[in-house]
Order: sequence, then structure tokens, then C-alpha cells
Amino acid sequence: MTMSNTGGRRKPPTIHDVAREAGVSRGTVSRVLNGGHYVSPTAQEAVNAAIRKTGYVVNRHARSLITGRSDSIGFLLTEPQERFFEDPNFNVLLSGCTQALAAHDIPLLLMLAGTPDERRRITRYITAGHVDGVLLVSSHSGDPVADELREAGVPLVQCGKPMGLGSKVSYVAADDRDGARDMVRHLLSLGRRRIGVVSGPLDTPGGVDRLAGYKEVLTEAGVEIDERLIVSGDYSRASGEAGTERLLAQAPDMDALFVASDLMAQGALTALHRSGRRVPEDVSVGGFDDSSAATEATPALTTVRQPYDRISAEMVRLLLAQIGGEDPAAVILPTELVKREST
Amino acid sequence: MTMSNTGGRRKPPTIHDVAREAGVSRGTVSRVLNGGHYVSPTAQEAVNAAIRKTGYVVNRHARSLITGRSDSIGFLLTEPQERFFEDPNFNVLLSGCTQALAAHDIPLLLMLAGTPDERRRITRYITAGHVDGVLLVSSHSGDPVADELREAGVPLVQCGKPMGLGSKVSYVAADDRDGARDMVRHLLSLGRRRIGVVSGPLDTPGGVDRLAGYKEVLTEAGVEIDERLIVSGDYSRASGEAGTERLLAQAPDMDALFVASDLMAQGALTALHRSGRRVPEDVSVGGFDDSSAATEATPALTTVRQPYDRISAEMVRLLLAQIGGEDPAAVILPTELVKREST
DNA sequence: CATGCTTCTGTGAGCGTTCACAGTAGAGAA
DNA sequence: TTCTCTACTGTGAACGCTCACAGAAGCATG
Repeated sequence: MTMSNTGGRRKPPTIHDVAREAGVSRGTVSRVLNGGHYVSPTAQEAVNAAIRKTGYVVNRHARSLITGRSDSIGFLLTEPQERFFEDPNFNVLLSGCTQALAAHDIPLLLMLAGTPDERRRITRYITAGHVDGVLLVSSHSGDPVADELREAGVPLVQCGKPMGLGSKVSYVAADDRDGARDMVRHLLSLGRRRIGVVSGPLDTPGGVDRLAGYKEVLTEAGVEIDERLIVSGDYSRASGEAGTERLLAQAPDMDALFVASDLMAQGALTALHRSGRRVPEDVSVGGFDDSSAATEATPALTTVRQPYDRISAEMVRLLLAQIGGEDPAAVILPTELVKREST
Repeated sequence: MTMSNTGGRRKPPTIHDVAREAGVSRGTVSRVLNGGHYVSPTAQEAVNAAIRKTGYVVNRHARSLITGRSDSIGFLLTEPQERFFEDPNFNVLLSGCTQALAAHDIPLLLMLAGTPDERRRITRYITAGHVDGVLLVSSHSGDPVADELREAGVPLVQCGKPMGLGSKVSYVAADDRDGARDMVRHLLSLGRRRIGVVSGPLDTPGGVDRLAGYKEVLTEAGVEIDERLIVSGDYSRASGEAGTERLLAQAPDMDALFVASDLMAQGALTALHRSGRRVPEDVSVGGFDDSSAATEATPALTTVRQPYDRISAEMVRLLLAQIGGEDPAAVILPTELVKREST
């Protein structure tokens, strides 16, 4: 009942202790803590020394209570659990965002909203002001949670282009169309002409744009678009495998395959292997993402690199800007073709 | 500069508004909020109605300021980033803990301490009392961060048995020794006698115990222990591949292989494949974890299932108990042999 | 010398809770 | 009646910080 805990934490020093130690007032210490404007060098130094000596760390709750900011942000994932477990991209993004925020001394709250119940709970939590802003990752766009949060005026940055137009939404995305163009051009340069594609979901701009890039380049090269060479998946490994099997049935003469995610490409490799085709000899395979799935695959995947480190950094930058009162903005980052063994 | 944000969040209702609405005092509302003891049914109901009507949500900062609790806990990962990206187990654990905590309305802060700098920053953050407790995941045990936190009196629960003895540390682990025993017995039952092992790191109890289980069963079965059949790795895919190659060189007649993690087992499969051996015909392969890596592997891995859902639930339970003043405790959970194609 | 401006500092108030305490009312016992 | 006990309720004081304000000191300007 009583708080006699093992080790016993003792009461930490307050801003008052620091002020007394430095021989100044609370106000001056507070000013040093927040930027140090209008503080004499003498006081500045005395306060810093006192902070070091007392081991003072600001009490964030007290600060938040008065500022109204929580100085923390949420990382919201509106994907089913399985996708989170399977796809290494989430981890890269999550880790990147955590670190970018750490540089600002802002903790990241992980919010997993796979079920409607969780979505409700988390929406309430966010709109109650317990976080200053939200980094949202969801491959399915037109997310109702996103709309609700935006309507409530919560600063929000999405990863990937969202569906609805609207300049009012902030997002960071890789240049899907351009990346796809690079890949298909590469496949053409290898002499392939019967190029299949397993696209992403066609209700998302990302899925649409990558497919658009594919079609554009073929058209520009004078290669006829064959609908039997086109299927779509949902970025999961299983859908890549299933999609590839459908393609093999519809177009057995396929000599190259552009798969819109590395994870799906892994599934594609499995299907191709089972059909007895050799990669890259019989069929060249290109992925998208350059996730760890690409290097783990056998053979290692040629793929389109999405600059995840820059994506997460930009997401954080945009979110902080938006919290600071700036308008929402979009950032599109360039991709890079990475050639490996599969082509 | 001014806070005219898009959408404009308005000031949320306070406990005062609820009190006025319900015709009671702040104290009564507070009591309803925290358990509802010593509150008349009439008041109880009036307050609940007022809360619903006003949409009141407690201000956690104000509460924390006075209680001294933060009502949030940290999920600390002291692994290098690459391991986090590669190993799906982390996600399962992370997701499980997040959800177990969500049931208590406690947010989880993600803390990645891959570098010494980050470790310092995060240790400071935690010891400053910004979280009430820490869930620690690290495969390398005897973690200096863990010791420092314990010394500071921070409630802490580790995943996996830590190195130093000491009843003072809380942890949750699967029964490594028993799981290994099951697997090796299974391999023996298939008629295999030249059973190799790629163990985990031998400076961790988990690594040691799995190897111990292996040796015990062989000895009990009257099979001689051959040191040429034993190597150790660090749970990464690469180390599984390298270890298997070493085994193949030292003991080419190996007819089964027990690998102490699924990720390493994937690497083992790659090495075996390259050496021209068929799995399971020439060599039976058993993994450990039953992570998504096991089902993704070709052939699908026979493995020892660690009950990650229960592990995360127990970690959270122990941590909350410890925060509540109870003594640290250890929980060992049973494993289960999952037979698939690789044996 | 007064006035204004800039730079710096201290002080009181208040953020929204919970907690301790002081009640009040009603029931039952002496 | 009077006292005690239980069930319930209201109130002031914190918690540790930031913010707005008031003022002091120094210096240049009128």
C-alpha cells in the first residue's frame, strides 16, 4: 500500500532548488531552460552550473499543464497486426521517426489501431489533446481516422499520398510514378518485352501511380499494354504469390515481372520457383521499397529504393512545423534504382 | 506565431465544468473518476451523465503533477537498429505490450537505445521519472542500462532471463531448456543421430539453456556429444548462415540441425541449400521462436513456439504489480513444438 | 534633468488535478 | 436525549512550472 518500493526513488529537485542554488529567481531559470533570451551571461552560467550540480530535469507534466502542449507525439498505425509483423518497412519508419523526434527531446507514443475498438479508443485519446500531433502510417488511404483527426484540428502527417485531393493534408511520399518508370525502363533495357506487373492496391495513389509509371514507359517504348500481364495485390507476401500465379496462368510467356513491393516480390519468387522458372534467366524480377526483404530474397532483388530515412525525417519536420502553426505541406522524395541479382 | 491553427482546437472541459454540470463538487467528480468509493449512487450517476454530456476527458498532466506518477511506461530496446529491422519477434512483443497496456489506458513510449549516446539520453529520461516503469528487451544480458535503472529504483521487467543471478530482477521467459529438449527428442525420434546445433550467444542464459537442453537429451539417449557439431551465433540470420557453414566443414555427416532461432534457421537453410543438401531429406532442421520467419521459410520450419502473446501480457502484469509496490518476480512459460516441413 | 528605450530580473497568479481534512446528515447504541 | 459511527460531500492547499507584468538598471536622446 505504502510506496516503499525497492530502491526507493527520492524526490527530484525542482526549478526552485535550482534557482536557490544559482542565486536567481524561478523566472530566470525558466528563461534559461527555454531558449535563454533576455538572460545575462552571468545568470546563464550560474543557472547551468546549478542544473548540473543538482541534476535537475524539468518536470514535463508541470510544464505541459500550463503550456497546454504535451510535448509528445503519436505514431499511429491503422493496419492489421499481421501487416505490422510481416513488413520490415514499418520498423524502419518507426525507428526513423523515433530518432528524429529524439533529437527534439520529444517522446513517441506507439498507437496500434487494428480493430474498430482500438480506433475509437485511440481517436478519443488523441483528440483529448494527449499528444500534440500524429504521424500516420496506413497503406489504405481515405482512412476515416485521418479525417476525424483532421476535423478535430489535430496536426497530422501521413506517410504516402492520401486518396482525397485537398491541400489541407500533409504527407510525405516517394516518387512512385518515377520509381516505377525507372524499373520498367531497366527491364526493357534487358531486352524483355513481356513484362508483367503485380501492382499495389488500386484504391491508393501509391498503387495507381506505380502502375501508371509502368504503362507510360511501355507506351513510350512502343510496347503494347496487355491486360493479361496486369494484376494487383495488397503489398502482402501472400498476395504477391497469388498474383504471380494468376499472371503465369494468363500469360505463360512473361519474361519479366515488376512487383510493387519487395514483400510481394518475395511471394512472386516463390511462385516462379514453383513453376520451374529460373530468376533472372527466364524471368527478371523487380521489386519496390528496398526493404530488408529485398536483400534477404534469393536471388537478391533488384528494386526501387524508397528513402525511408529521409521520409521519416521529413514527416517529423512537417509535423513539428504544423504544430508550430504552419500550413500543411506535401513532400515528394526521389527514388533510386538498386540493381541486384534478380534482373 | 499565434496559435491560429488549421481547424482550431478549442479549450476542453475541466473537472470544474463537470462538477458544475452535475451539481456536485470537484472532489466528488474526482472520486467518481478514481474508483468511485464513498460516492452515493445519485452523485455517481449525475457525474457520469455530466461527463458524457460535456465530453470530459481527464487532463493527465494535471493528474500526474500531483500524483507523481506519469501513467505511461517505456518500451526499451537496447539492440542495434539492424536487429530491430530484421527480427519480427520484436514487433510481436511490441504489439503485445502496447495492447496489454492499452487495456489499462496506459500509453507506451518507444525508446530505441542502439548507440551509447541514445542510451545516455534515455537513461536520463527514465530516471527523471518521465515513465513509471520500463519493459526491457535485449538479447545481450547483463545490460548496463538495466543495472543503472534498477539501481535508480525504476520498476523494470525484462524479456528473457538476465545473466546475473539476483531475485531482485523481474523477467518473463519461455522455458528454453525444455523447449530445446523437445526439439532434440523430436529429431532423435526421426532416427537422426548426428545432430548439429547453432546455439544462441553463450553469455546469455537463453543461449546457455537451449544448448544445455540439447546436451541433456543426447546424453540421456546415449548419443555422444561431439564438439564439432556445436557452434554459436547471435540470433541474426547472417550468423545462422555462417555457423551452419562452419558445421558443414567440421562435420559433413551431420543429418539434423537444431538452430536456436528461426532467423538463424533461415540462414541455415540458405547455407544447406548452397551445399547441395536437401531439407528435410538429407538434413532435418529445427528452429526456435515460431516467428513469422518460420512459416516464410522454404521449407516451412519445424520450430519451438514461444508464447509471445502470453510473454508480453505477463511482462505488463509484472511491471504494473511492481509499480504497485510488489516485489520483482520471474515467470517461465511453457513452449510448444510445432512440426512443419523441415523435419 | 526628464524621457524613452533596451536589457535584464523578480513576483504573483494560475494551469487542472488530487489529497487531506473538516465537515454534514442519518442511523443505531447507550 | 446524547454520543458514536458510517457514509458521503465540499474546500483549500498543494504539485512544479510558465506567463504576464512590474520594475530596476544602464544608456542614449530630447
